[in-house]
Amino acid sequence: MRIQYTEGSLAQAVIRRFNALRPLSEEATATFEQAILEGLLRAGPGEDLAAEGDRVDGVRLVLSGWLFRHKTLEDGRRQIVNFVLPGEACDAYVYLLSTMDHSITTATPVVYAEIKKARFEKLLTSERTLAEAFMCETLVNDAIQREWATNLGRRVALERVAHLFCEIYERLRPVGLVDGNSCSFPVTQMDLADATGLSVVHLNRTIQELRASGLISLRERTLTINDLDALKNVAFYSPSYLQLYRRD
Amino acid sequence: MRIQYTEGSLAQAVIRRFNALRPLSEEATATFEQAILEGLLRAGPGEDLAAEGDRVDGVRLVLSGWLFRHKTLEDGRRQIVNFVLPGEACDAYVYLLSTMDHSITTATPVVYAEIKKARFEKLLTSERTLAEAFMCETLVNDAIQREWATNLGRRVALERVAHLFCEIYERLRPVGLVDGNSCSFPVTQMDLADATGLSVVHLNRTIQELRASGLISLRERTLTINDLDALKNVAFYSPSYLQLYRRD
DNA sequence: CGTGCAGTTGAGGCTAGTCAACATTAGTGG
DNA sequence: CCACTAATGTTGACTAGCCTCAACTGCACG
Repeated sequence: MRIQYTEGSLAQAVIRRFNALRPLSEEATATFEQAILEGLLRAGPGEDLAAEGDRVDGVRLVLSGWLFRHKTLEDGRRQIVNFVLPGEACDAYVYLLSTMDHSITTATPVVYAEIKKARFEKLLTSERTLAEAFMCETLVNDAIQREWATNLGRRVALERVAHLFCEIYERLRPVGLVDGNSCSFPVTQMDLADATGLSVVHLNRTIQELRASGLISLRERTLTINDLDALKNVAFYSPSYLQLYRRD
Repeated sequence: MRIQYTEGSLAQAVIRRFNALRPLSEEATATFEQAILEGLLRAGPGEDLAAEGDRVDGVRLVLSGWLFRHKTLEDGRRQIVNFVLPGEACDAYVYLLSTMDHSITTATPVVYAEIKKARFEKLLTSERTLAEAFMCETLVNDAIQREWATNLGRRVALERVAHLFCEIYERLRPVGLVDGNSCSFPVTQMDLADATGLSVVHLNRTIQELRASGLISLRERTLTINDLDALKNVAFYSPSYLQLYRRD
């Protein structure tokens, strides 16, 4: 509501998310949106936006669609280390490093915006709060990564899958992508297995257990959480790490 | 050698590490070192430098000693999500967020430097490469976190422990803390278990297996890697994520 | 109407967890 | 310096959670 002029804009998800991280001035929002709309690109499902070892030369922001970050061991075992959801950045600041340490692949058709390094840096220097928002984006990403480590290291299968569902739901909420108690969940069970460190078979059984207990339903790429509090309980979910609300 | 004037300084580890991330000018090094030496603090083993939920108001840099970042579930299960080693930052930029998502506890006596937010920001604006180095520090931290997710999700116990040993060794090397093929390793097996997502009993057996195969020895808080290449092989270790060497 | 991918089911085996006892080392106070 | 205690490391026996293999179903798509 406050930023009505962006309602309906393609850049809505990004603007919303960044405003949740740091309140942006109208002017900052406008310049940012401008930069986004001038760098629009599309990718089909299953495309790599970056592969391990690549050099990156700008920032990509996801406007719609899902991607995942993943790493693969020499013998083929794959771990999805995070999802990249609408409103989030693929690779802020990564051009400072030499190469990508992981790959980023689309799970669905994706609309994204690419801002080249030079322009990105100009944006950041001219709009201080935007720089802070990008920094927060990076820090929150880091916090999510730590929570994933905890999830993979210390939660059992049921808790682990439940936790992932809670997290995704809570990450989609602030960008306006949940509808009541459901959200889109365009990921195969194989992907989910690789995200939770389980085998596909065991993941399948775990999901069935969650379904049987009435906590969720998941069909036709839609996740419905029937009782969010109960799900959070089985997941030992504690939401603070997402930093969804601004400081003060 | 190149930065001889810092040899022997308490700040050596930090200066070395940051120089490996970004080459700093002599002037930048000097101002940075100055800020460090003015903020020196000490902590005994087992002290919390920050706890989940705390607000943070500056940056802490570790000059000597080990710490770990950890999260604890409501029922007491604990995951160490990373170590903080000499030369590394505890919490760069974290003051931008509202609260800590995890705790940081010393494993040994620690000497660290605290730079308050205002001074830190002044440092960054006056020394651009230092700002970039801090950014790299954050990004590398992020990459390490992703590797930990992969480790916890997709490697079996033996590989997982081997991987951790390789990583720590490689992280200590550039700050001058390895001596031939050994390094200090001041962590209990309980901590190691919490870092690798294993039970203490199973971790103990895994270490014995690594010892029996002649790959490592670990006693009196010293890790010796008898055959680094062989250890990396069993660990499926691929080092690029540490970004130890500068771009260009 | 096949072909291939995603999801599901069953059976059996192995990795890692739990519980419990014991050994060893480190730390503490007399 | 020794005696006591607590923390750490080690071992055995048993269990359970998760993995692997393999087959089969349902569905989308050419």
